[in-house]
Amino acid sequence: MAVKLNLDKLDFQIIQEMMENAEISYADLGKKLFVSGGTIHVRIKKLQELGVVKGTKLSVDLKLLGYDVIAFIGIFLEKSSLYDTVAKELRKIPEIVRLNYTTGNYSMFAEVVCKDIQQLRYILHDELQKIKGIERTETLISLEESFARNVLVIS
Amino acid sequence: MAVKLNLDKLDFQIIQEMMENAEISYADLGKKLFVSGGTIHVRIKKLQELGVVKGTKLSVDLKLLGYDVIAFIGIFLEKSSLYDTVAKELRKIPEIVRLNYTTGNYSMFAEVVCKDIQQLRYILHDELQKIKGIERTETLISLEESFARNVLVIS
DNA sequence: ATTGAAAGAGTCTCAGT
DNA sequence: ACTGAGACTCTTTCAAT
Repeated sequence: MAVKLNLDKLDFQIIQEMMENAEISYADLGKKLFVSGGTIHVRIKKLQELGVVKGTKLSVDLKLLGYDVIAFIGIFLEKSSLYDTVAKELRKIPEIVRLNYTTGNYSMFAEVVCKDIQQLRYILHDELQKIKGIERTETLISLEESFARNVLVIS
Repeated sequence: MAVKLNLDKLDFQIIQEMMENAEISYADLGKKLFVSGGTIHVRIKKLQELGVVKGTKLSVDLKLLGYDVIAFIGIFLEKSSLYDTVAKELRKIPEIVRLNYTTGNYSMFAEVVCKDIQQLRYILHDELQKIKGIERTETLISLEESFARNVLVIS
């Protein structure tokens, strides 16, 4: 349940703009949104205090860094009560960048970023097989990312 | 295939640090990595020119903004040649934040961020049903995100 | 709540090493 | 290739509205 935050259109505009580009200066963002740089500063400070804004992250080109393979792994557990212990083991594999506990076809759903198919194979056959509680897995290898973008927070 | 970039340990350390926190000053990051702020500056400029660093993005708390539901949608296509036209239609749905063309169980795999289960139902039953070429879909609703983190680029 | 201006902090350039 | 210092830009604070 979202707490009542009382954000207005300007707050959402700032969030939307900076989700895409957090480097823009307050003065420039103010110009774009027709307020002063000081107002942008006040709003961002408020959003940070509210916990809505958590920080900024560098956006990198993973392919250029040699991470050519993105895959998703659907995980079937022997018992769903094993969730926490399996999650703890999966966290130890650095190539697993995200793990969700899900309803539907799988019990858990993981995203993996790795250098090549050989490394993916190693993770699937050697690392995952060792973890007690995993019944079986299904792998989806991403052949292409059609798009990746931020959610639209402006009505 | 990754082009030969000739990045050294310091480059990777800078990337690793700033993937998590891009707000740190060059002086502070320099202290942490035992070089001058000027050196950090030179390296980041180089990484930007190489295209490895693409920019910085605001990190926000989606739950606080009222986006309580994250789901994954596996999509089966009638014919895999319909990929581009279906992708084009899916891009028009702003709640779909990511779309991958995949091998494995599904033809395409989407991630959705929405306000509540009612909105998810609307997307699944009204918006996706209208798109020609989708045979059927399978939905995984995230009950909990165990973790989400950046890939480890340091050897 | 917004603004503009002053103070403080960070970035960027460059000459020296 | 790294450093430190100066010039420049941006952030932050604050008094006025």
